[in-house]
Amino acid sequence: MSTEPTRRGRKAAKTSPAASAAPAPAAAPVAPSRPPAAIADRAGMRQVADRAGVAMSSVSRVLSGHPDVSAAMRSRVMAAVEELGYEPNMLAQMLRKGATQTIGFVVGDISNPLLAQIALGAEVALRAAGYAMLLTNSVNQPNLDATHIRLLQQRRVDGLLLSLSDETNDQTIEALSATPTPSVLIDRDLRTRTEESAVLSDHAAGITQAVEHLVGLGHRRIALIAGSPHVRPTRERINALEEAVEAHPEVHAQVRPGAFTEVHGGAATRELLDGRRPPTAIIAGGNQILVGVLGELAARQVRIPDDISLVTCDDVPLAKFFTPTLATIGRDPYEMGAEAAALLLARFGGAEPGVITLPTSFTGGRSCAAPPRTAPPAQGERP
Amino acid sequence: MSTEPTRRGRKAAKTSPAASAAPAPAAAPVAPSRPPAAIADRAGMRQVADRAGVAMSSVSRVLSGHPDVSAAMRSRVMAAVEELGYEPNMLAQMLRKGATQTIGFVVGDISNPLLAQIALGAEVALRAAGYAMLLTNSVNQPNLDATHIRLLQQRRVDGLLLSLSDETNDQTIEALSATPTPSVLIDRDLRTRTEESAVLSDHAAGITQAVEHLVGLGHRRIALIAGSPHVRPTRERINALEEAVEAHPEVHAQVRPGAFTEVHGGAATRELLDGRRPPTAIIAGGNQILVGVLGELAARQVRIPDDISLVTCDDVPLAKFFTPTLATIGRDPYEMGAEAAALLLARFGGAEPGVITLPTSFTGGRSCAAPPRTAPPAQGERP
DNA sequence: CACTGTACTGGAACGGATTCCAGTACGAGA
DNA sequence: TCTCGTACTGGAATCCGTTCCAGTACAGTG
Repeated sequence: MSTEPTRRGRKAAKTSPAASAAPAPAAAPVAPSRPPAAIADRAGMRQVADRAGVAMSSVSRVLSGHPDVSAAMRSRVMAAVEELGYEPNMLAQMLRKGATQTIGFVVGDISNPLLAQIALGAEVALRAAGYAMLLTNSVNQPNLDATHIRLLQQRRVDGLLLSLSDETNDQTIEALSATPTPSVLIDRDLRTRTEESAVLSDHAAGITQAVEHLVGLGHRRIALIAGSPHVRPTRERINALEEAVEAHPEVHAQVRPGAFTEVHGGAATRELLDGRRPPTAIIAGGNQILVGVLGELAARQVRIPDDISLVTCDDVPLAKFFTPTLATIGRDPYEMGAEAAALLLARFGGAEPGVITLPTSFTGGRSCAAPPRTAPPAQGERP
Repeated sequence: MSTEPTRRGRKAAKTSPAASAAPAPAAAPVAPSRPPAAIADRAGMRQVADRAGVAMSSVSRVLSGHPDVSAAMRSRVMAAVEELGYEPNMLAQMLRKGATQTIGFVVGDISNPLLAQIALGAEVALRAAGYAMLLTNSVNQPNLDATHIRLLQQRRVDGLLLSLSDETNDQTIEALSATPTPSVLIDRDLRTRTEESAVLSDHAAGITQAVEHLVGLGHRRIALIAGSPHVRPTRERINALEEAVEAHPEVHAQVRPGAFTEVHGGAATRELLDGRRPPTAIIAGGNQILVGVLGELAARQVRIPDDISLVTCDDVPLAKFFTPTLATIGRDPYEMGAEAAALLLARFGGAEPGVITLPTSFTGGRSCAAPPRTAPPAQGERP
């Protein structure tokens, strides 16, 4: 807190208060905001038509590239358009055409770098196709998902990109059922529905590779601290871990789903280390969770990888300079966004809902090593 | 690349192909999409009026809470609304009222965590006030700023939040001048204009504190690797550094503006370390730059803080577990977003453009220590 | 009882474009 | 020369609410 927030008004732009004769055409006497529309009296298609001495329908045809237009007509209209600096009112077009060229993105929290990159990939691809993106953050409150779906629906978006906070929420399912627009799920799976397209990550592959790596190093007790059990990535990771250890009967797996938060990461770590069979390797299921895990490990002075090995999910840029370098199960979120956009655009083009699965891959790092000879000291027991 | 991307269609939802008698009311013979509008023939206000046996204007009054409505009228209308599941078409409302309840956010790159948090803060505040947020990424191409301002203008947004890629771009200034809607600059300063509100960070305070700290530790050669010279944060930081060292004639400051990229961070570090008077402390002006700096330092096996001290700007969550802990000039991006939203809402309420400055603060860390007795070896000279 | 005011309601214009339909004009073929 | 087709154009309906204006009915007052 170095500096107090400062509020100060700027001097108004106008220099002369109110005296100078306004060149505005016949301003209404005192009416403050009588005609609510026509903010800056921009020219409409009507004015263009009058100016060119043609019908509005002809102006519309010229502007929309209709074939039945003579060269003479085209040039007259274009001249009038130039002179008046006419720009069509998209609102009117939307109303008439019933399409807004807008899609809604429902996301838990855009400040999550993973989701931000997905949003970027999607926005760039959609904009290239002439669509704009409306963003809503559910701040990980499941009922807000439904609220936002309805809200975007009222705004008549043409499609929806959904990174839901909770796949099992009834309100969400209901809101989705009531939605006539095509939607794409982003790493989510609504088992009860098939109307939605989806972009998925192959979490199983990454987890399997990580487990094999850890087992190869000699680990026999592996824990996964996962996020919310109500979303696909968590389920997939848990399933994958359990399947992977089935192939190694000597390996014991523990799973701690909860939430994608630092708090859960810390709490689960504490629980695991204080437990009867503390793991020799932890897989952290997300950025925030990782922060919590690291915090708890640091507090206990548990060394990585000497005392415990660590793998994390979903890369963050700084991770590569972390000491020791973090073994990571990564994926390409930008591409996920781009693919989600492509899937949506395909639906606009008449395609059926589709599902696409993108790879994940495990990258080793110094944070993984052979487990210590003796289990790490289960210090920090409650008194 | 563990897994190939997989594309597979889902089975269509409908089980019976086309035989079953559609319960749809009097479907047009074969017409694929004749009436473009009325996607799902939802009831309009007209239908509600007919059903209730009243005029549309009365329905409108009831729904908009107009005072001149009898209780009888209200209940009749509400009943009809319920029965038909009527929802007003926001598009028509927007067109008529000339307000879209939508604001546009022009941002360089939403995947930058700083900007993502700003976006989150802004979106939450705006949504609470009934506004939706349209997001565009300029991917740090200055001309796209202008393009997007115009694009959002065409969509008739009520206001603009601007994190411009380049304050000096003529097209951007021009686009802004042609814009009738209120705008808020986010840590940007358009010296030629006073029409915009702005949320600023007090970068000077943070830099000054950092410099004092470094000088106190004994540093005499301090470098700032900054981002694009065309945005306010860079200018402010450079100015602050130069002013801060003026108070200490024995201190030599070097400045390397460039871009907010990892590449620039690395290149500038190389340049500085290979220079005649390599710095004993570096201030990295942003996340990406930091990554480049760290990369170069690691490549040269320059130790932090033994060989060189390091300060970074703009916190990232993982930074606190970085070894050594990073000294940071931080600020609260979420609040910046929230304040930007507040400033915009204030303008909608009739207020004049305003400027608010939020604090930054320096937090020390293990990455800063006394400079080495001898200047760090200027190894790595080009052959 | 007549008059004025109040409380409410209906009708219609409006916002700004799209698109169907009907028409005009002109060239070509019979 | 008449007819038909083609190429183009204008008019009007439409999308769906909002809001101004005029009007009705009834209560209150002189």
